[in-house]
Amino acid sequence: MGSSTGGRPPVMADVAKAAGVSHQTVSRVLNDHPNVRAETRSRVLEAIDRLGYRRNMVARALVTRHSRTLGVVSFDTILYGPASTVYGIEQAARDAGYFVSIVSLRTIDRAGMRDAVNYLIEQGVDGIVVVAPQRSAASALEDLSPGIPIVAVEGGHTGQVPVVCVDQAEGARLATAHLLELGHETVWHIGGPQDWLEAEGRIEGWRDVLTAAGRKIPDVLPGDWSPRSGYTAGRHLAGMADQISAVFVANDQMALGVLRAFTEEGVRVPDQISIVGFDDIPESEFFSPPLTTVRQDFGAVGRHSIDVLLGQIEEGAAEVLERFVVPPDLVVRGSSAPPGA
Amino acid sequence: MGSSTGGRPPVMADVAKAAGVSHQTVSRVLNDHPNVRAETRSRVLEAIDRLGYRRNMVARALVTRHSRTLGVVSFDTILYGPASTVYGIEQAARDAGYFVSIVSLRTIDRAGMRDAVNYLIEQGVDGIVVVAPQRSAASALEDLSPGIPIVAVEGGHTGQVPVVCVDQAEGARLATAHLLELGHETVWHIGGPQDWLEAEGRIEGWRDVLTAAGRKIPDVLPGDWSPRSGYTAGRHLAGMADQISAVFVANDQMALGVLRAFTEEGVRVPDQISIVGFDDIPESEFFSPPLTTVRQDFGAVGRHSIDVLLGQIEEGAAEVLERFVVPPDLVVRGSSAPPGA
DNA sequence: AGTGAGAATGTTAGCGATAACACTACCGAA
DNA sequence: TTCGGTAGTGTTATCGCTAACATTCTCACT
Repeated sequence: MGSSTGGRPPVMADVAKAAGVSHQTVSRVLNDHPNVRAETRSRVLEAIDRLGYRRNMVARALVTRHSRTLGVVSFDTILYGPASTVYGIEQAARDAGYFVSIVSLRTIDRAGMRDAVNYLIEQGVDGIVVVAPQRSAASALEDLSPGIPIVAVEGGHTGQVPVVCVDQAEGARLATAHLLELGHETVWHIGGPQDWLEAEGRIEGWRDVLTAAGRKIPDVLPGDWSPRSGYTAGRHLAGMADQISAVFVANDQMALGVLRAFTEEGVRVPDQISIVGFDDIPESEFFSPPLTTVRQDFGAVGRHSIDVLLGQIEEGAAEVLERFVVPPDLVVRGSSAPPGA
Repeated sequence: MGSSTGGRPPVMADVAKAAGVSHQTVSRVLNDHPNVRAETRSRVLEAIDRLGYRRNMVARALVTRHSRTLGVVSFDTILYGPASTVYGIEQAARDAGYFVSIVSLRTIDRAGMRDAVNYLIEQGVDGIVVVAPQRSAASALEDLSPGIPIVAVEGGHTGQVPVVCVDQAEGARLATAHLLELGHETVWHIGGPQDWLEAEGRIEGWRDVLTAAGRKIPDVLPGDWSPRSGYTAGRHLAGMADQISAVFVANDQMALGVLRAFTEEGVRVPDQISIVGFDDIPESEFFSPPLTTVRQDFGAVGRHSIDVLLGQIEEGAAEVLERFVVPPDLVVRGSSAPPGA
């Protein structure tokens, strides 16, 4: 390591000298340029190996003006949904030969979003994926003119930025329709936090189906994705269990809280009340009873968002303001059944 | 945007010209150099604002030889533990004025680890945190001479690299001792995957306590962290429920699977069998019954790992081969009780 | 042998910032 | 007045790489 470079990490010029060629030839070998004699190439590779040379991508990025790095702005990366989405993005980016730099916002506000995006641009990323499930985050994107390609995941249709998302309303329709088909008179709903677009979409789909079927539309019970908020809502519903036969809960964690509350209150699921969740977290299959839920394909979301972003970066596609929608799936398990079963 | 710079994003020289100073003075303003007249500073800031100038950190990193970016190598970032750890690292790094670049390994092997570390070094990161909970990952670090500061999280004590981790054995001791104190004759254990150091540590602590108390040590039942593997083990245990009164499960997800299996088989928890988990995932409190478990402070792990890393980077601390251990906490809930309660 | 095309290699000029040093202006002390 | 110190600013070199152009070498073909 560093032999004959005076302790300092070797640079391209050191390799060039060691191999008896010019630094440009070393660069050509590294970049798979065709016009290099096989013998020269192997001599260079041998020198690289011998010196333990590593290319300085910072210098490279300075002159090529791209870094093959994508920025990701995220929020609440411990929740199953965002974590899975970020993971999907990271894998898709890597498959495409890009790496990712991540900024996790602690709070969603215009200033935080602007700082995060600016930071990533200063770092020289080639494009940015914003995982912006809140309305405020999505709108913070609007008055940002980043000057580089950007794509929003799970964000609203702002008209400024292409969006990739799961069809939340469709998932809610599947869940609600499933319960109506089982014979339930109507379906109650425990919603997610106000500001979240996903929560909105799920309310919308649920309401659509009830409206179309001409059923009574109960008030939405408030929740914040946490099991505790589901528990609280569940206690409330248990108190009026005789008027309720089916609940669509906006995510699986809250559904767990509801199950817990029902268990405590002696409300039997699905005999007295059916429950359907959303997300299909790995735990759902092992709830008691196993949870009927709506699965989101986060891997597909990640792949699509990278596709859209690279489309802008590499083809310089002229502002393709698209909206990619990934369909959800209903997974039927033991928590839903015909009423009074 | 880009006014008078010909469509191209403005560089420092453009700002200098606009403000009627040299580019060096602009640099001084940006770096809070003291010897700049207040009037000059505000003129420069005004020009920066007017042109929409953003500093090019790539060029800056080239000459300063540091990027204020840390690399993180991780694995299985959807699991609650790794996700929380990575989140903790990211927040701690940001508080210290650093940003993070993340590589999520799909599989743990020597080559993958080497590539990830090499990539991050090429990108010019100032240091690397490796979240390496497997034995194979930890050992892959050994024959790596990265030439830059590095710290392992949840990794083994390789002797090459400082390590920050939660005291797994202690957590297991707390769990096992808790069950013995309740009066159980002995405690069964469902373990994590073979290769994981955390799984090993938990087995060690569990065995320690049983040995010290002179109790029979049952065979470890195999698991892989997934609820399903817990379910499988749970079915097995349910078949011999009359010989068993307490089970320590290596993580909460598997404990959920065990609960499910017991529910199906009519084994009552905690009346017939007590269960203790590990991790304290947000769901545990709402299992039926709520799960007694061991809480890990992932935020503290993240903060400590950044402290250790920055210690090496900024003080150039001469290879402080330390081992920081974060203590776990026992959280007692409804799944554990005296035998035959 | 002479020629020209193309392959293989070398030389020079940046990329956009900071470091190091040079210079000017101004101050108070000798 | 003259000098030295320092605050404020400018000039030049440099980080390690690639782009663009220049040069040499090979070889087929006239």
